[in-house]
Amino acid sequence: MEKNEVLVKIGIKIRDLREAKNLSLQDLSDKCDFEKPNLIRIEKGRTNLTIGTLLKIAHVLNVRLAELVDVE
Amino acid sequence: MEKNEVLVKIGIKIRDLREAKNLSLQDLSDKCDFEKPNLIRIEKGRTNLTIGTLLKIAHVLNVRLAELVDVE
DNA sequence: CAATTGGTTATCATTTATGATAGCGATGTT
DNA sequence: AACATCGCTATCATAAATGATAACCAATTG
Repeated sequence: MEKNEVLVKIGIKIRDLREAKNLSLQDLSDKCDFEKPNLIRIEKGRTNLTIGTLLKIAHVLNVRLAELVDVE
Repeated sequence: MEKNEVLVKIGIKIRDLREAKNLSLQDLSDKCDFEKPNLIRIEKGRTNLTIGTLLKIAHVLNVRLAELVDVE
């Protein structure tokens, strides 16, 4: 699977986990300490995420890093 | 676990997988299409890796992305 | 109607990951 | 002795991730 496909799927997984916890984009981005538009960028798969950013999100969503990237 | 610790552990995992396949830094970096010093930086956990870079390495090492980051 | 909330896009400045080069010490080989 | 290979460091330019702001639409609420 190629990069952009993986990034889009990771984004979808993040959105699904966020919605399962009934968090708005504002809620989650607040807890991650960055702005809402940046989270949208991530959920849409438009950025080549770093481990650091993924970790922030994993912590807030209370899932393991490996789970966030398990999309193949 | 905090970011730097995770990055160091991912680096160790990559090194272990590389050595298990009897690949030199030169071998693996060649197959990943980047230079040896850049791979060393990664194995030492000195860079906040992107998914794109991790994917290149995962492909060459023939492991899943999730396995590379499963260090927690 | 006005104000708020949720999702979205575009854009900008700053930081930093990436990709590459040169060089070093140690070990092994011819 | 000269040469190659391996692991490693420091450093540089460039591309791109990050962090932030302004603005939009739709739906809801006072």
